[in-house]
This record gives sequence, structure tokens and C-alpha cells, in this order.
Amino acid sequence: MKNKISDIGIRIKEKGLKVTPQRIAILEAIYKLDNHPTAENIIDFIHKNHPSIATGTVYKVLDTLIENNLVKRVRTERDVMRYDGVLEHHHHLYCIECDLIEDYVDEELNDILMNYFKNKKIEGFEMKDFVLQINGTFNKC
Amino acid sequence: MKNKISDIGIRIKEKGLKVTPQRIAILEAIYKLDNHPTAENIIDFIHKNHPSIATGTVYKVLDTLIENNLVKRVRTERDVMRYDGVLEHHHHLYCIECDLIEDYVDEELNDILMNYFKNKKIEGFEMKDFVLQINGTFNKC
DNA sequence: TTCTTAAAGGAGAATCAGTCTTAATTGAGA
DNA sequence: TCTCAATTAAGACTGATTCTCCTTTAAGAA
Repeated sequence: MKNKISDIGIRIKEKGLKVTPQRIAILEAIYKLDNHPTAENIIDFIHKNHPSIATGTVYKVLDTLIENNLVKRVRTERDVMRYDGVLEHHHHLYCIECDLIEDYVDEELNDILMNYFKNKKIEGFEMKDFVLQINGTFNKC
Repeated sequence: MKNKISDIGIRIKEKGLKVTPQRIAILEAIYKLDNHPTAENIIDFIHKNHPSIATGTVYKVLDTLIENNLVKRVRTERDVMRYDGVLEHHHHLYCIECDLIEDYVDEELNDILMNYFKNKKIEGFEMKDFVLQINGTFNKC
């Protein structure tokens, strides 16, 4: 995490984007907030730490980060959009009671799925990647 | 499909809900519109065929149908909410270019996943079901 | 270091999907 | 047929996100 945050400027630059304090602050917020924050979570955090960054800027920067694969959007069935700063291939545990989302990393599962789709072509569709959405409840709920 | 539509009243009644013309019309619209319509698609269709049904009613009925598992909500990374009248266990093909969603039914895949999770427990989490989001592009795009 | 300029950000108005409120209507059991 | 809790109609309201337009700035060039 330490590393992830100190490299933020480099990551942005690598994508050919201007390195601005706003972009650094917003990407840092996503890493720090960690658990799939909503835009509102990010905006609150930003306004607390960088009161001069406008709300519209947060949305615009989020779009830029997504376009450049520095952040992913996560779909939920009820809620507003969520954002995910974890880029390695992972799946999601969705709590159907409290709407919490957690990452679920499982190499064995990835291998099984990759292997399955290596042989199984879907007609008329070119697959790029996949995410398993696992619905259930966290015991702590 | 014929059957699916003629049974609509029965399906609603089975859930202990009042069978109203509005509910029948809206569930029928979802079946007929088929490919994961948005609320707007549904509202347009309803207003064309049943001009007296209010927009607010459509949203309320959709919520009722979802609560009673007659319809599921689906969402894409960008878009507004979508609705899905297919209840059998299926996965989704998402087009990253045109935002189209198609159902992907694959018994073999279900079996592989079910079997995998029969043995693999996720700590602190009680799994209910899962959906694989397969991202890519349709050749027709 | 300063200059130049395309890219980015600030402020706040505008949009619009979805929700809420209240009064009127109605499905379905008695 | 009667009754009433459940449902619907109408449209005002909300709030997340986008848009517009003007100002500022990052970063390569001189």
C-alpha cells in the first residue's frame, strides 16, 4: 500500500496523462478508502483533505482514471456506482443484506474458468475478461 | 414465450400479490422487450400500449416484482438500471463497446462452479448464488 | 528560467432517472 | 354485493451526475 501510494504520480504519468494534484489526491483516496467506495465516499474524503477540489472535478477525474485503466467501476444491483482501485484479476463478494462488496481473490478459480473458456468459444462474442459476482451474506451482518 | 405470457396472472397470484392490470402489463412488457430493457424502455412500451399507467406506477411495480423474484435487476458499468425477466440460472455477456447485455445459459459452467464451491467455503461469507459477468464484444458491433 | 498552449480544473446551473406524497381507486375475500 | 387494505395516478421533489464556460496549470520548447 505504501508503495502503491508513493507510485501514484508515476502511474498517472505512464498513461500519458498530466500529473495534477487533483488526480493524485483522488487516486490516493480510492486506495485509502479501499472497500469499493462510492463517488460520495470519495467526494467526502477529498473535501475533507483537499477542500478546494470541486465535485465536478472528482467525477471528471474518475472518468479519466477509468478510461486509462487506473480504476475500475463496479456494478451493483441497487446502489450508485462504486470504484475499485485493485487491478489484479479478482472476483466480488456482494452482501445482499448490507450492500458491502469485498474482493475475492482465488487463483484456482481463475485457472478453472480460464481453462474452461479456452476450449469453450461463445458464438458471436469475443471474450475479454470475466468477473464472478458471488451473492450472499457476510456473517458479521 | 406464449406460455410465459399467458401465465402472468398466475405467477403474480402465486406470490400472494393482487393481480392488477398494471402488474400484468408491466411483466408482459419485460417479457416482450426481452433484451434487458431499461426502465425507460419499459415506460415507453407501457405508455404506448396502456397510456393511463403512470411512470411512478411502473417503478413501484418493478420494485414489487423484484422483491417477489419475478424479475431481476441488472446493471452495466455505465448505464441506468436494466431489468431481466429470465429467472433460470444464467450468466451475462456484456458488450464493452455498445453496452448490450445478453443472457448466457451454460449448464456445464454452472455445474463446474457449483461443484467448485461445494468444497470451497469462503470464510465469513454465506454464499447464496453467483453470476458470471463475461465482458467482451459482440461480433455484430 | 520563462514562454506557450493544450489540457485540466472550478463554480454552479442543468439534467433526469428514480422516489415520495397524497388522494382516489380497486381487487378479492367475506 | 360490500368492505377495506392494497394499489394506483399525478406530479412535485431529490440527488447523483453532467454540462458549460471561464480560469488556471503542467510540461515541453526556447
